Amino acid sequence: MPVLLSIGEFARLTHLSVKALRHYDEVRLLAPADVDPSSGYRLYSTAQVPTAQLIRRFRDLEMPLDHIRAVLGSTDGVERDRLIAEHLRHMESKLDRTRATVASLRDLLEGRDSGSGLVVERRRLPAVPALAVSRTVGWDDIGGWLGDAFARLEARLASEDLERRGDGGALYSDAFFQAHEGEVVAFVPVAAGTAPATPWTAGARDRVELVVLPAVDVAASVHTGPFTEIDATYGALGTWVGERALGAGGPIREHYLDPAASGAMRVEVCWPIRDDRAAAGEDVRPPRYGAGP
Amino acid sequence: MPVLLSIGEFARLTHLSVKALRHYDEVRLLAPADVDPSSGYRLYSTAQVPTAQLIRRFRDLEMPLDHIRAVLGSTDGVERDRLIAEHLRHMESKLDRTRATVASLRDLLEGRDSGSGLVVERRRLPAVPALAVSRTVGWDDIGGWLGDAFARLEARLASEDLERRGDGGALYSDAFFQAHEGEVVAFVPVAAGTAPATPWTAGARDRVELVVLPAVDVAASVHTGPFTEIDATYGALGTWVGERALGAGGPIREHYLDPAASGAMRVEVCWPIRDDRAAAGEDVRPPRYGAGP
DNA sequence: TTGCTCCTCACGTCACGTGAGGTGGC
DNA sequence: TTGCTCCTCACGTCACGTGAGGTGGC
Repeated sequence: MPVLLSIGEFARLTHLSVKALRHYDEVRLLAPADVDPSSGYRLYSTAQVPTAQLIRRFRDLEMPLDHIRAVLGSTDGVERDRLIAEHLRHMESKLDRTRATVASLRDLLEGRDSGSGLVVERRRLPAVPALAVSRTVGWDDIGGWLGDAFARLEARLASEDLERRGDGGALYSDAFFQAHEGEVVAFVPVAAGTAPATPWTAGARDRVELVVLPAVDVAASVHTGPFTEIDATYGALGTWVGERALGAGGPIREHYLDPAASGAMRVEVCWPIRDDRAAAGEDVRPPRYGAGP
Repeated sequence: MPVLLSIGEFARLTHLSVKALRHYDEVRLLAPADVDPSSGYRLYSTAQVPTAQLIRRFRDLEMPLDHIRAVLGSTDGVERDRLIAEHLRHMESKLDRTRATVASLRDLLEGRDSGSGLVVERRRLPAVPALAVSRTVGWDDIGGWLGDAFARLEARLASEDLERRGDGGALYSDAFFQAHEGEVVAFVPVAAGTAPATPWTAGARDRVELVVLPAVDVAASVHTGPFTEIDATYGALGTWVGERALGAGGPIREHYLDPAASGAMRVEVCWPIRDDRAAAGEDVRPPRYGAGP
């Protein structure tokens, strides 16, 4: 037979602090079973203990209160399990990333320098016809979005019987780095002639399209190793470009080199630089990305 | 040769957002190498890239900005490595706890109920002479503090040649559960006669002392399994006590049963309850803890 | 009567993010 | 001249924690 407990007693049973319990009441996550009308005292039922403990577990896993409310409120058991499983996957991938960061820090501390062997290649990327998807993406969502995007691109390649010409890649707008949210374009090069003559224009969001990526001069360097350490290559390559005063505007381009060729994921980072004609005084604007008509 | 970059460029090189960089400037964690006096533009040196990337790695590991500032500012290399190693240990133990929580949630979801086999024993704990240490402890520090405390108690047992009488344990004040910070007493029972006749009094903080823990009636239940899941036992035991209207004031007591006896860590949770005399109408106050003179 | 538990504001914390409104150089 | 990048407030967010000041029942 359930019985009513004071907030302090309920805190002892559930290991939730009194302050947290009041907060959960305020945001309508866990309201007390009853409130004394004269004193305003919150009264919790022993029947609420399991719910409170579930909340505590979820909070231990840093699940946001909104998400917990959704889980607790979902009458559909299937939907509920899906939400929880999704969060567990999220936590597990976070564990992996943390482990990788710890390892890379250990390397750093023990003097294993990964950036010293930097090889920079300067070259002109020609205009390339490609199948592409574009979208405003948040920093933390980039991994998931790229996975989705390439799956969609592959599906379209197959369904339209298009011929692939080289490794896939992505374009990252300045805003993506500067505000940690911005336009990203995932692309797969295709055979010439299959794409229209019109160059890339922004506007069509999140739709697979045939486009032509503009030609651009770049300084390029290949990153090998975990994705979380790609900032080392960015730092080294950006420093290389900066110290030679070669910087130009426009998105940074990454090429995802076929893992089959080397056994491990390798990423070629392409940093836009001025071209020779610009150095000769010609008026050559850097390629603009996402400017629209 | 280092060169100066705008904040936006520096953001691209370091993968820190512009907002974060301005924040780090404001809190004096990473000031730009120079500031244009007329425009106020921040100018960062390429020589600052490694520091910025180190900050990013530490933030990925959720190291607080104050802690990072201490690490970067410590001229003493040994001290610096110690601070970093400490944080890595911290992260690794957090990883372990998260893994355990994920596992326990999976169990919960798959219907493995750990609380159903609850056995509650009602009994009177006699007054017990003990060697004890007491302190105000925060919720997240409890594991570390208990480890320290028992090490100190063991050392004193050895140095004073005292005879141990049973498993160690701890007393947890109401405040510890309700505000997640409060008085905790770690103790090891010793042979009668070695302790003074005076009962426990608060006041002496963080010092090993001989005391007498007062007698108390309790409902007790043994928790087996990871420490992070002990809330299940608290919930079940507290519900048991609540539904029988047996609740009494005073600290909760845990006994850490000798692992040698069963192979795994087991914790006996003792919940104070009214004794029989109270039920018979006698005026018996619940034992008070930390009341002082 | 004193202590204790509980109550409600109101504000603080941490590490930024979100606009608003404005300036300077190409 | 237009756009772009940068600037400074001021306020918002998330999940509580920290007091201040006060009430009700034993």
